[in-house]
Amino acid sequence: MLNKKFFERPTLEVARNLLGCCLINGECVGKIVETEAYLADDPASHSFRGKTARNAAMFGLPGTAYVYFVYGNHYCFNVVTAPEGVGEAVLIRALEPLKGIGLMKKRRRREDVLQLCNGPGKLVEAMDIKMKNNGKNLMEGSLRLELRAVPGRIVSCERIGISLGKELPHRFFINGNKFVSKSKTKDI
DNA sequence: CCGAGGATCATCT
DNA sequence: GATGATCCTCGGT
Repeated sequence: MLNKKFFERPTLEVARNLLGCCLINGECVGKIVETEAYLADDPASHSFRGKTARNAAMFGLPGTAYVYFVYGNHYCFNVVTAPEGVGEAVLIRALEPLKGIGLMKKRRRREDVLQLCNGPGKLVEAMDIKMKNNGKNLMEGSLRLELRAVPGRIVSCERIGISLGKELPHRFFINGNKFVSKSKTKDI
């Protein structure tokens, strides 16, 4: 179980430290292998233009979930990081499935284990994360985070799928991990 | 392997 | 009316 101290550091550092942590929901468990940081002064961040009904959870206590709906089809899952009111979060972009893989396959309607959680919308579907999880504390409860294992070598690069702030190297992943999204990513 | 295009809707201009 | 922190299918190479 993660504690408050885990989040008492800069968001970019938390984004790195979340790699190797486990996300748990019911019988399903996945190891975080890819993250992206979104800072308060970052034009790509939902919090950039201030608090609204949609992004309110992002301004909540560190360690809470920020879930939002995008592209008419998908949800994305973030972990709030900065102190309350600041508006920073880490987008969870990929998991390595560890437990409950059969259930993940059913929810995703796919058999290929590599395709279950290798993208932000995919892992939300596989882990059955819903809007009702928005604003909930991830240090306790049914959807929660567990402390990191040794994650291997971490590398960073530009973020994916955004138009603003592209140049910022705020994407982090475990080098060589097969479950990272955009698997063509070269080993560095 | 890669790129283009469609699905689909809440939010903002 | 346009856009978006995405995913999937299809067609070309």
